[in-house]
Amino acid sequence: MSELLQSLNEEQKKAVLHEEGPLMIIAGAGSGKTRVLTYRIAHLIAQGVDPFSILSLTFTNKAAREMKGRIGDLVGENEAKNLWMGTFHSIFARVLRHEADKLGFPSNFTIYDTQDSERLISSIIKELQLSKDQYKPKQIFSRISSFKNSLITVKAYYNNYDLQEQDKTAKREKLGEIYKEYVDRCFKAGAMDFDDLLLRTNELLNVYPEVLAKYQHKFKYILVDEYQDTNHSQYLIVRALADRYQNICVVGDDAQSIYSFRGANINNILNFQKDYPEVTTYRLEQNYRSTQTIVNASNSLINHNKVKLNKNVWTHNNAGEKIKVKHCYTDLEEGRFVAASIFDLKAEKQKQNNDFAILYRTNSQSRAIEESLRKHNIPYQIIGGISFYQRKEIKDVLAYLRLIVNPKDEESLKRIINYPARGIGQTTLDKLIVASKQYNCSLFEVLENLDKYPIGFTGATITKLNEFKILIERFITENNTLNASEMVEKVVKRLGFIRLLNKEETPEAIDRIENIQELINGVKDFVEGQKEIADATGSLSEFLQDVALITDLDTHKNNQNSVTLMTVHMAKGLEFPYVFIVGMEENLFPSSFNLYNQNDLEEERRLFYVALTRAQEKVFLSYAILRYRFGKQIDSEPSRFINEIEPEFLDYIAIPEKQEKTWVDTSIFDNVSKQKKNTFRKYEPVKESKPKNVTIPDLKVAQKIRHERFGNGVIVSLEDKGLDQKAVIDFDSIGRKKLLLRFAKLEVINT
DNA sequence: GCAGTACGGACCACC
DNA sequence: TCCGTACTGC
Repeated sequence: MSELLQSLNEEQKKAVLHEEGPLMIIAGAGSGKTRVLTYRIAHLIAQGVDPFSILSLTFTNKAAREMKGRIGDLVGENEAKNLWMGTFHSIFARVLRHEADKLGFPSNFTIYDTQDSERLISSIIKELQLSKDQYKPKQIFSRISSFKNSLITVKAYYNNYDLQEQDKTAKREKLGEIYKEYVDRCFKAGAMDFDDLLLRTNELLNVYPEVLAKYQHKFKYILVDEYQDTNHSQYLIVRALADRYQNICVVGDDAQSIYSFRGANINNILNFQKDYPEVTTYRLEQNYRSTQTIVNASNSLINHNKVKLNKNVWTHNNAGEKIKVKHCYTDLEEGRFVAASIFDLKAEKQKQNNDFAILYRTNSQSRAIEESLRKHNIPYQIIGGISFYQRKEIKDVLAYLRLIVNPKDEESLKRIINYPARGIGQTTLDKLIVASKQYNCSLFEVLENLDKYPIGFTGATITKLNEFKILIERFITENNTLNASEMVEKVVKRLGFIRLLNKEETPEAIDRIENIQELINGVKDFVEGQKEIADATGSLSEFLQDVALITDLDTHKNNQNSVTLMTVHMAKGLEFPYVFIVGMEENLFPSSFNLYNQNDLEEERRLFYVALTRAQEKVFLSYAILRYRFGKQIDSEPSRFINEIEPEFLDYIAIPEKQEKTWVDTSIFDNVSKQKKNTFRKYEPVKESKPKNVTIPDLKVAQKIRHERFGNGVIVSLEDKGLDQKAVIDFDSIGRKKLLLRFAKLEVINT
């Protein structure tokens, strides 16, 4: 240990050695906070603290696994494995399974993912005979989610005049009813959504003082990483648990707070000193990760934010190269730029594929990049987007498994009662739902009591329903003696999923078969892994508990020799020698959703700060002035964030003369069309930069116009002449926007 | 009452 | 591009 301590700087050392009482570590990007947390926990154990009494909340399960491994190396694996270390959601899911009976839930409750939740809400809206245009399921769910994250229960909602007024004004006056029905239905289904894992933990700790006391006593030391991204619900859990011993250590960086959309409250870190007046604060300001250029450039960017703690990140590292800025005409050209740059750097500097990361604001941007990487034969892996466990074919199999473990699970039952098709349609399902309400039981219980309940099904329907019921019951019996792996194989075989997909004979179906095969292998590995855990059995129930909270990032192996593509959000906490940040355009990064108030814009800026500070050696920024979105061309301008970096750190790559250049190098199409058809996104090539036969309408200021996508608007001003003519237009729908007239198909409205 | 197909709208980020 | 919904034919 003492050797290790010598490798730390003074502040880091103090943070590691701090003993009792609240501790806040403000850790700048790349300042070695993971090392500090690791050593601190190892040090506690070395001092004789029981690992069972240390609760460490990390941002991803992968981070927990890696940190556990490191601590195991330092103090022995047998000690480290007893640590309570993981994400908020996985740790408190575990606590809730223990205490579920107190809340009236089965201990193997199902965890609904976002899709399950939205489907349930959608069906509730339909049952209440509300219009789904007025009550958009996604919006309703996100409002309910934000209520839960602020501990606003249904009861609290009905006691809150303001909230109800808000919903009345927004023409959502039945929101309370939907909320109530949603909570009831989840309860009846023995299911919790992601937010419930935190909300129900709060309920447990508030309603049962003896349970609170038990866990307060158990967790003598609490550590929370990425504290700036905790929401109110998480904050209250931590505060309650730490109340007895006050040995709470939080680590965070206000400049990297990027999760306000899921309720994260930056004030949790800004106000920590108020919550714990006795707090000791250490600042880790020396950056060990990046070049001076990158550190200073990101500092110059984040200085544009008003809300921040006082902090000065600096580094002893080399000056390094300037940040490259690349102007592209199209998103495809941007893809080619990235791929070609990686190709060249690999050759010139002997870099490996996994030295590179390509970061973007939205998942849909990956496609254009992927095409170019394939063309250059550069292996890559995408993290995020539609994760493995959200694929349709996987969710179908999982739905069977979930229903076997928890037959009350409504969403799973609805998903598979007619998949594979067995003649049970929507009408039958609707009747089942009505019956389950009438007899106050789960859907599956209705199936079990068809002979008792007069629902009015035809004989044929009853036969089909009974067959389905018997199928599931048989699986349930078999699950008593078989492990997860054996059960998955049985389900896939008996339902004939593979055979069914084989019949389709499409490339997509082959992908799906491979995915199901991968699931079967994954479960096998899981069962093997469980053998090493003391009281684990490798049961289906254990597997499902695990799987619900696994993310793409958790399964990501960075030793694979491939370029990593992911969103900036996903990249938090990671580092790469070379980082490409693509799509640096207004309305994309910063996102068009977050332009209208200071807080949102500052969060976008912090997000860009996170992106920049992932890089160790060099950053490339790029933007495309013409991009395909929603299958349409959108023209855009460079992001304001580029100009917010001090110019001395930037190196603009010369813009080729666009008159000389064709917009789209058509050779790429020849190549791409040889690739798999389904990966080729349709693109109408714009052959010349100045297309002939383009008619630009004769416009005047104050003229009313109509745009295909943005709807009606009024011309505010006009710029330039001829083919480059641009117009600033106030749109009724989205506000002010500048458009290049040769692309914007405007229709003049006569008044 | 069910199954297959055509079509229009969605997409910002995640546990 | 993908997904959910509406429509249509059996």
